[in-house]
Amino acid sequence: MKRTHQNGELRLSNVNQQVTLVGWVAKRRNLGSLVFIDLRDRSGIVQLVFDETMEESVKDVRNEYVLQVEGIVSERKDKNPKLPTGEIEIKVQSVNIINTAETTPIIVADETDALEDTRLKYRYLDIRRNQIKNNLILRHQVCLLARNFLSKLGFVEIETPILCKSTPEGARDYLVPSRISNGKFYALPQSPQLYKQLLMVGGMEKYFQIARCFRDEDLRADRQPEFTQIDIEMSFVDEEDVWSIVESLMREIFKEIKHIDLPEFKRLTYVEAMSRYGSDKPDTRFGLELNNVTELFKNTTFEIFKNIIESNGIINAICLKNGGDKFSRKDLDKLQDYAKVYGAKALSYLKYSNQELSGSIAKVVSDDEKTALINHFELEENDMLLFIADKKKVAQTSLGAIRNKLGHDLGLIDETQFNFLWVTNFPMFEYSEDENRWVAAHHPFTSPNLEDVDKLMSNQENCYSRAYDLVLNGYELLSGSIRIHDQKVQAKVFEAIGMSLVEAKDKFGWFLEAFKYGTPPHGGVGIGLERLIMILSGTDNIRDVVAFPKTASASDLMSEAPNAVDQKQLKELGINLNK
RNA sequence: GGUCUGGUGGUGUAGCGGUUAACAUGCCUCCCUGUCACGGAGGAGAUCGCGGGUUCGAUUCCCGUUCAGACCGCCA
Repeated sequence: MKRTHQNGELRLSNVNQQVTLVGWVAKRRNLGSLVFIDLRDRSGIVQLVFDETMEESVKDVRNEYVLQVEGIVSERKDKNPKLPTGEIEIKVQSVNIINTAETTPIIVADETDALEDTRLKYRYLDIRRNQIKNNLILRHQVCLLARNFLSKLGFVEIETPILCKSTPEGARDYLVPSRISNGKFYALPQSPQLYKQLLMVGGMEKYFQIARCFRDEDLRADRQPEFTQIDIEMSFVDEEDVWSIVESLMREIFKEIKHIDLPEFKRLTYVEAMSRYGSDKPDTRFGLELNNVTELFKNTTFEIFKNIIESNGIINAICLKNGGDKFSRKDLDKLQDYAKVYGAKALSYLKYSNQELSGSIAKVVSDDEKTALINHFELEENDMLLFIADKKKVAQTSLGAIRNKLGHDLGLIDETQFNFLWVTNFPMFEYSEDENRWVAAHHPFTSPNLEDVDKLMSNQENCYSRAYDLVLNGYELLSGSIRIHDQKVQAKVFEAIGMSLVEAKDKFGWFLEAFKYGTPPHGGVGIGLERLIMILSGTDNIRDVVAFPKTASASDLMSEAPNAVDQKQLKELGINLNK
């Protein structure tokens, strides 16, 4: 089909050129014997002009009709500075209506008023809008950059299976029934983890993949059941090697896309991140750090604090400078409710005014403790302290959540910043109350810290690992680790999480077998592509960066997947739903 | 699994124990030669998510349900 130019690229320099354009009718303005039509293609919009010589059919044209037009690029009398093509227009000589369109359920324009569920049902119309279209193009650009960057450094892109063996540890698997082996199932990969490690055993040395991953867990604003990772694995490396590659990749992406040189990537251990920010993915664009003030209350007579300290809990505090008058009693009650969502039992506060502390715990805190607080925080007029006393983890995460909320609500966040932060030395294990055992905090192939290897069996709580996350503005952008390459260490880890040798063999034997034959030290990362694109595009909704996303209940409003299937299909799979 | 918020013309909202269910936008018809959020005149378009209850009367109040969204749990 003849087409000489992209609509959005025409400029004054094209004036007097004969052009053939195609596109959709974005808007028509009919002034009688003068008609303007904005013709949109992927590149943008250009104005068509039809004068009194126009073909009669032009009057019938409606929004979203598909046209092919021939005409002359002309300088406009009245220019429109809001449009990139606003200095020119097309004087149309002939028009071909390629296709008609019914009135669309949503207005296909940047300022559409449709809500998201309507937009999702008609996603193909939503994609015509710049917001979604540009995000998809951005996504393509980032993938292309990553591909070229990694390829130049000697990484090889290799596809790994989508139909895999189900693995017990970790997220819930999506299962696929086998027709040939009735009663048996494949699992969709939660990540290419095991395969990429086997590629290292296979001597590929440097691998990457732009990999689809599937996790059958509940969704969130930044979580879809299927998503994409820029998955990387390297042999003969330690943490510094991996981090260096990732940093260079990020610098390249932000240079090309945002035209900025990223500042230094900061580092924080997991323990430090939790104690200072109450989160393993802290937003470091603002301060408001947590303070452990347990020591100041070691002799307290306040029963609640006393009991918490005695049962190994901690008292955490945030100091909000000059913020006392910003919070009414009602505001603070609301803030407390917010903390309770994260498991905190209470949020206490003290305001400093006229050299005195007043507030919810003013009566139960001794004068000595008040003086200690005033000195510790160097309190000034109108400062406010917020306290959460609880089990360590609860005190940290709930006050960390309060910190984030205050950061947002008080506008403390500099939205122009990109703060990269490596969070390192994650715990090797965490205790699962559900299962009454230690489970792998990352995954069971993560290497423990060398000095912690002897704690694997005896002291799981204080055993740390060579796992790391890269955090960007409060989002976990990627996770990775140096893996275990020593069979004996691997056996110990399985034992530590209560998996017998027999069980491990049954579930991971195919994987462990490979490790007998000369496994190189290796490690890598999986970069959450959607989260990266979210941050680059400035959206807080993952659905904005996915072409055809799922709703919070994991369904597709457009195709109406998932759906019931034919009895015949079920029979072939040996599945009987009529119980 | 839990907590919270919402569902009213095509779209987005307002509203209220008794209304002709309001407004904006979109749509249709007519007029218009410089519009670009074009303008002007007229018009069509809603079983108020679904089921039950309270009531003389429910879009409005109550219960259930469903869908959408946010969060907690979950997400190695």
